[in-house]
Amino acid sequence: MLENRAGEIDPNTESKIKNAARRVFHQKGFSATRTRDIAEEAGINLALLNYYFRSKKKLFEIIMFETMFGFMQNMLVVFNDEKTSLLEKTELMAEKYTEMILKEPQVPLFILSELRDNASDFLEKLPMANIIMESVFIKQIKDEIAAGNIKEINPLQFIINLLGLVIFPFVASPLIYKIGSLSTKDFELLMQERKKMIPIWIKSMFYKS
Amino acid sequence: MLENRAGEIDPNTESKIKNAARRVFHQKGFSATRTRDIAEEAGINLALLNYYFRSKKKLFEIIMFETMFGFMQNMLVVFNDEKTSLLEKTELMAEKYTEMILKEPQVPLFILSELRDNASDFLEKLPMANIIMESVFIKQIKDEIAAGNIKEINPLQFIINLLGLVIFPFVASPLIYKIGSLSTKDFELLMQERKKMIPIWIKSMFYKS
DNA sequence: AAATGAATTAATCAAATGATTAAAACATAA
DNA sequence: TTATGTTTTAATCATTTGATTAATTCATTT
Repeated sequence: MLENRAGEIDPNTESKIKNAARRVFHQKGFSATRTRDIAEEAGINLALLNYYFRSKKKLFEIIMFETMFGFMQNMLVVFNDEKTSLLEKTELMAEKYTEMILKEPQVPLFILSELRDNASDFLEKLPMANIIMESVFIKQIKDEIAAGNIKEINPLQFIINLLGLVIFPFVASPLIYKIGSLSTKDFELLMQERKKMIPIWIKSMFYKS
Repeated sequence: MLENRAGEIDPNTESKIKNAARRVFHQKGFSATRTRDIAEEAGINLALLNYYFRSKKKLFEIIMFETMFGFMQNMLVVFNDEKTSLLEKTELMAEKYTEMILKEPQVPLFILSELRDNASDFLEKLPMANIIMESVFIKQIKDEIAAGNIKEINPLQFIINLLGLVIFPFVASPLIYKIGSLSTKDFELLMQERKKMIPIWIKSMFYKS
């Protein structure tokens, strides 16, 4: 049986194209991706891409939306859990997000670089602003500040630091590989260490000692 | 007198093209940039781009190299100052880098997204690895660990966190604007606050209390 | 087996895009 | 002013690229 580059076992043509498109778009971004790249990666005739998805842009929008949605979902679930404490949430975020990104390390840079152009207003289509700033997570930060357990700070700084500590090394990975002369395994171990350390770092940063 | 889009007062044609190319490449990246975009931005005839710079790729390599060099230079100067302490270096980094990036906020994402492809091995051409890991900065981290002032940690984690705290909000700015419903002024104030806080956060993270 | 609609292919199209050319405009030196 | 080399322009080229078409193959139903 013929396999495409991902070694998929006979998904239907539409799925093959979508999966190939996801891989290529994630790797190279919209502008650097040629529809012929996707067709080759999927092992299908070029015309089938348009047959199933109308256009490169439409296909991209599907991939972009699914990618962003998957990326946000994890965060929102953790942020809105009524049962976990603020520190537990930072632990869950560091844990889950690191694991998720390790499986597809190119996704954060893909999302951020595509958002730069912002042409298609993807952020408008996802209800981001309200949902995050009105989350249990933000409420808990404010409560801890009010209770005197956390230093006075804009909750947005808390979020930026948490996301930054988790996401930044992946976005800057070529730089970090180079600076540290790292192998793939080295890098992964470094991220595993961060998974444990980030909650501790966050605690040190924001909590009164 | 005719002005181009940047309102430059009559620099020579070569400079006009280079400056326009810098703006457009920084904004859209290599692949999404059309040579006609640059020509229009510079207010010159398309053929002049090839006359002065041979090709889009050659022009891009000049811009990429200059941009990366400018970005690294600041860091290396601070990192290798024999006179400043480790904490003073974090203060200088937060201060200088934030100010630098605020002037051209799109540069970090430009560099990181272009490094992703890595086709041209820009990192090989800049002597990164040795120079950073053998800097005074790294030496001071090791010394502080040996002296028992800093918790046991891979110095690379120190660098990742420092760079991440400074750079990440700019790389993720569309997201942060949205999450916080920020105006440009709001965002700038937030970064000003970070400029002050980052050294304190770093100290809290790594120094024994 | 024949008929019908869906899926696939090779060939082709039109627009976009990087680059070149030949002529014109301009500046400078003799 | 004329001659010479440089800069600029409009037009054009060749290739790339997203998309379409018409024909063929395949699968399903009758």
